[in-house]
Amino acid sequence: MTASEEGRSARKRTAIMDAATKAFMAKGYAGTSMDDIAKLAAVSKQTVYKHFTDKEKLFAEIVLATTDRVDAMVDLVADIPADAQALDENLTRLARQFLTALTQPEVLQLRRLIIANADTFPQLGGAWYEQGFERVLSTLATTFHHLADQGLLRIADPHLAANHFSGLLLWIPVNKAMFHGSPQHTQDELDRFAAAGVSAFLAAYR
Amino acid sequence: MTASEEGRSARKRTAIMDAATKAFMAKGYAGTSMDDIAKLAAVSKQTVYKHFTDKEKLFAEIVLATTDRVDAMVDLVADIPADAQALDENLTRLARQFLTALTQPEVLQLRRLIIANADTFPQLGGAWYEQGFERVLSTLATTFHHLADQGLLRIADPHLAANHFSGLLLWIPVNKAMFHGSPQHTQDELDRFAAAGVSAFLAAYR
DNA sequence: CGTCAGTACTAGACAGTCTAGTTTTTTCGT
DNA sequence: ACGAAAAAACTAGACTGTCTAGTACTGACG
Repeated sequence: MTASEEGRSARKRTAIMDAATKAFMAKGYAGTSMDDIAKLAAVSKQTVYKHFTDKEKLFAEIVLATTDRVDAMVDLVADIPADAQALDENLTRLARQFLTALTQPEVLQLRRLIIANADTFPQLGGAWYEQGFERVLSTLATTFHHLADQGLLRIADPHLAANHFSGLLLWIPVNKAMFHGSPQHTQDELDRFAAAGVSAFLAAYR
Repeated sequence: MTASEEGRSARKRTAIMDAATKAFMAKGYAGTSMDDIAKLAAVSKQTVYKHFTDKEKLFAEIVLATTDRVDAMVDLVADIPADAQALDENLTRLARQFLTALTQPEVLQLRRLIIANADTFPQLGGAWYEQGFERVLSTLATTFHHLADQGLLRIADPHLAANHFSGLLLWIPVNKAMFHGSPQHTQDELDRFAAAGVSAFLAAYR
């Protein structure tokens, strides 16, 4: 095993994870068979079962693996320049990135996948909410707290303000996307959502 | 067929619809078998297939039937007294009812059911969104428009204001409920969400 | 005689196991 | 360091048991 290459076993494992992620996202938990995954990963079924004891375990693992990708989002909301002049502009930029990220097809598919199976895997939905959703919200709340300290915002409860910020932005576009198969949002529409949401937020919290 | 009693065939039909609704809500589309439905409706499987050509058709029908129940919600938001003194109070009452209605277990189950199958039945999710969701929102927008005309609110785009109102209220509690199996919201929590949401809304739009 | 319950049946899918033979990785004596 | 042998991982596909959509038949009931 060199530095640039993993061992065969590890390679197969990631191939299976990738294939399973793609398959589950596209066809749901029940709609995906272990044979599908094995075929898509170009791996024998036996190998799948060597790495993951059963379908449920495999599913849990691929879902939890996606929480890593939240890091980028956390970084995004971790810091906003304390510039009173450009507050509007800075928040709007954040809002745009927020909206764009959350209306990506893969993100929406993942949301649907988890929600669809929240009954069957309650602990999984809970974990994803805590580690994905709530983590971003807490970071945003801290950021708002700083801005409030510096007198740029008037915020009693930063966590609540973070809730309101995301609610103003996301409720409509995310819902629309959840119920329709595909996103169907132009960048232009998203920008308008961002501008309107930020404007309402600042009216309430500046 | 008397006035108080439907024909036997129609009675069977509604029994099947009720049973299918209950079963699909509880166990999802894939998790519910036609035998389950027949047994729960106390009807033979043949009779199920007499009324509904196949499983997909049955599913589509029970989902679309639930859009009728939105009427109550439409009535709820259709009118708000134009009383400047009590605007806060009236909006808060509306918000409370909104939140309570949308965090009912059956409503959440239905949401999950439709979202889970939005890929498989895209037209169904779309129809439900249009006839359920969007209808309430439009009514609320009209109500806001009236309030704006009477000088109680300062609203440029009533539809956007309705979006913001519901986003402020619902984003967090509905999301939490979607990802966790059960609601887990006390009435007290909901009341606090309602108060905070209305307060932010009025700060932005009064 | 038509409608229905009950039940048996067809045909196919799918999770998970098993076998037999191949390839890769690790171990270890020299 | 080297190469053989042991160990581990892998492939391909058959196989079991179970489940399910949808069909067909039978006998009872009104």
